[in-house]
Amino acid sequence: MPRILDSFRTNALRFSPQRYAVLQYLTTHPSHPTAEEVHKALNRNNPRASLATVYKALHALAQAGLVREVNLSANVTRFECAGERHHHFVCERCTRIEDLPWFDVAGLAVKTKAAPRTVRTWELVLYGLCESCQPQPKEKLKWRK
Amino acid sequence: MPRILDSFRTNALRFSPQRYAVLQYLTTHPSHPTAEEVHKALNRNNPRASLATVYKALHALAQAGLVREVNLSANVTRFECAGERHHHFVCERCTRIEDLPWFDVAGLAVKTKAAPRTVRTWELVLYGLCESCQPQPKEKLKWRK
DNA sequence: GTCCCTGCAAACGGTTTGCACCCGG
DNA sequence: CCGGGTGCAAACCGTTTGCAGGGAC
Repeated sequence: MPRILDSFRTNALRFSPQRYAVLQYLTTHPSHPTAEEVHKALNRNNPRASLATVYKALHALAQAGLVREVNLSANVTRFECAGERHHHFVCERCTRIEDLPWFDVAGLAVKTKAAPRTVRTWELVLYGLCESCQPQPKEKLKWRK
Repeated sequence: MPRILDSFRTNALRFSPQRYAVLQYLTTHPSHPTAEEVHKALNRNNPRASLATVYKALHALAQAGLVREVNLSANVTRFECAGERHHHFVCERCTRIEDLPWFDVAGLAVKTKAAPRTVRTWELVLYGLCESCQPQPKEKLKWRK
């Protein structure tokens, strides 16, 4: 994936196999994993990386703007690739976190309501049931596509 | 404050001086304090409450629906009285957290964009500069009210 | 030689828990 | 006597840090 290698070059971030592996894992797993999860996943294959190194890599990548921290539930930080801005959807049943397209929330008269404060950015998190956790319509139509 | 006493009665929550003090502190300090802050504040006056008790009280109050946890920054949980729903504004300079009126964000075509998920609720957090952290217009008009 | 990345283990800090004590009913 | 709130201290757990070792340049 030359794309990933490029991001090291263009972001003044030293390359290392561990950092590469962490970034690659995040790009291929858009599931907002925790540092622990990244650590476990990396140690199944190569290269290995200690938990401390995973943390350091994640912070270095975040510093370089390649990775974003996601703090939804207290007590644990999750990570994602810093692609386009988006919102998050949290399924209250399976706890999965999904990305939603970016809405211009603050354009919606919100800025005026927030006055006299100055709004620079915002975060919107929706809570509900994801597609596969929808309550099933009893029986009928079950086989209808 | 009979109002607060009432909430114990109507929420199937046992009264205790410590719980009362915690709840009272939250009602009179809408600054989203941490457990630590509540603890320190209580131990200046009476009744005292150990940190463990403050945590237990906060959780009991949250369970009863009288208090809400606010998780904005990772690594620390803040608490507020569970009054009307509202959004939060975080000042990026003084880190103050302010309440904003509730917007029907998800009514605005957002629900359709989130489909096929079902949206139950949402949280909107705005980031920027609060009123007293606004950049001052250089010199002029400084004394104009 | 210099820079800095890695890995280990210890430290850290917010939060939770186990347990003895105690108070009200 | 019982239920359960309190306080202390220890445990917990995600995260950070100090430090020795080592690889790239």
